[in-house]
Order: sequence, then structure tokens, then C-alpha cells
Amino acid sequence: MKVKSEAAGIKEQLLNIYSLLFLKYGDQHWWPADTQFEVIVGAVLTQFISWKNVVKAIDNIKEKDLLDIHKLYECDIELLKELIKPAGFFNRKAVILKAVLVFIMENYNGDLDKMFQTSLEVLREKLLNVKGIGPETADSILLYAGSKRIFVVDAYTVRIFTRLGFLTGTENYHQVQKFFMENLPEEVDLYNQYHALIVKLGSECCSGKKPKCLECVLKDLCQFATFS
DNA sequence: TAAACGGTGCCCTTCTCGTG
DNA sequence: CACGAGAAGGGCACCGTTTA
Repeated sequence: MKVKSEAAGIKEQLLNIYSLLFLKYGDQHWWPADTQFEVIVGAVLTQFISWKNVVKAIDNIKEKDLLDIHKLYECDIELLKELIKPAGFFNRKAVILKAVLVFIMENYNGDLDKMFQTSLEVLREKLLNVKGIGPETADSILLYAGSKRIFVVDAYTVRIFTRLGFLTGTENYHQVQKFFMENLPEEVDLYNQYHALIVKLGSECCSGKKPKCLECVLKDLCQFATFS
């Protein structure tokens, strides 16, 4: 892991970045969902695609009055595929969603409160054992549905903090997560907001191909910034 | 020789970019 | 302007290679 040697420590720098992002983008109110269950469904559906399309898929489920663990658990998988079509990869996601529902029903009798009473470490391990649930999806569910203290890493996080010089871009998920969790205050709300702001910056400004460095609030801190 | 590991392609839709 | 090609996005399965 590359370490910056400037006077300000990494912890101060991370908080400084957070402040700049918050000043620019404000409270992100994440996760955009009404219930814990909606967060879980959204976390699965948002894999590989933009949130916009997930909204359509969830609206479809809501329209049929199926946004409920028991109802969705009983729901025919072909119907489920139809409903979540806008979210892309629907064949696979329907299967993943079903697997999650089976997991919650069989382990916790469909009771999310009960599920989130489980310790972070144990529940994370269990979620990762559900086919189709990787670290990012599991952590999203833990943080945003369960208010567990875990930092969510995604492609934006890696891209932005590599460009800023904190990462080399070759670290694995766990290493990146550890970096943030060791250098940020241990606050669920901060983890929540920080990740949301990273996504905001990543999608609006720090894109993969043509980042808009000129309008980036972090441009003065960034080694990557180009202004051509 | 078997297990562990690393790399690659696939899944599907939407959006962006480039070309005619 | 309209169209088509290509990329993005997370995880899994399968392949070939390395290691014990």
C-alpha cells in the first residue's frame, strides 16, 4: 500500500476529502429506500448497472405489491424475471434474489430484525456464502440495511483513491476496506455518507475514461488531475 | 498428482461516443 | 441526425498454470 508522506496524516487527509465532498454534494440520504428489505433487493439488483434502472425494477415489484419478504419468496421466478428486467442481467439476478430470500427465510424465518441481531462478522460470512453475493453486495446490505459498521468498497472507491495516490489500484477488496476502516473514525453514519459521496463523485465527475478534472472538488489534491 | 491460484470470458441492459 | 458499436458494472465458472 502506497503511503503519502505529506505533513498531514492519512486520517486527516481522508477527513479533509470527506469535508470537500460533503461541502460540494451535501447529504446524500443513502440508501434511497423506504425499508430494510428494499435496501436488500436494491443491493442485489444494482449489481453491474446504474441505480436508475434499479428504480424501475423496484417500482415494478412495488406495483404488484410484492415488495415483502414472504410475498417475494412465494413469487414465481419467471414473474420475478419479468419484473426486474429493467435492471439487466435479470436471469441471474432473479436467481440471486431467490437465493437471498431462501437464506433469510430458512435462517431467520423472514425476520430481518432477527437477522441483523447477528454479529457483523458472522452475518457477513453467511451472506458471502449465498451464491451471487460478493463482498460489495454483502457489505452494502450490512451497512445500509443493517446499520452495521462496515465500509463499502466499490469500483469508484478504488478508481478515485488510486488517482488521489492513496492506493496503487492493485489492492484487493479486503485491503482497500481495511485501509478505510483503519483510517476513519469508527462511525456508521460517516461510513454511510462517505461511500455515498464517493459514488456521487465517481459517477458525476471522476469517470473512467474522461474525468472532468476541471470541475472536481478534489483536483488540488489529485496527482492524476489533467486539465487539457 | 492434486490442490491452490490467477486470468479470462460470460451474463444483459443502458448509455455514450463515434461514424456515416 | 440517426444509427451502431462498445463500454460499464460484480460475481461466477472454467480454464491453464504454478506450487507443495
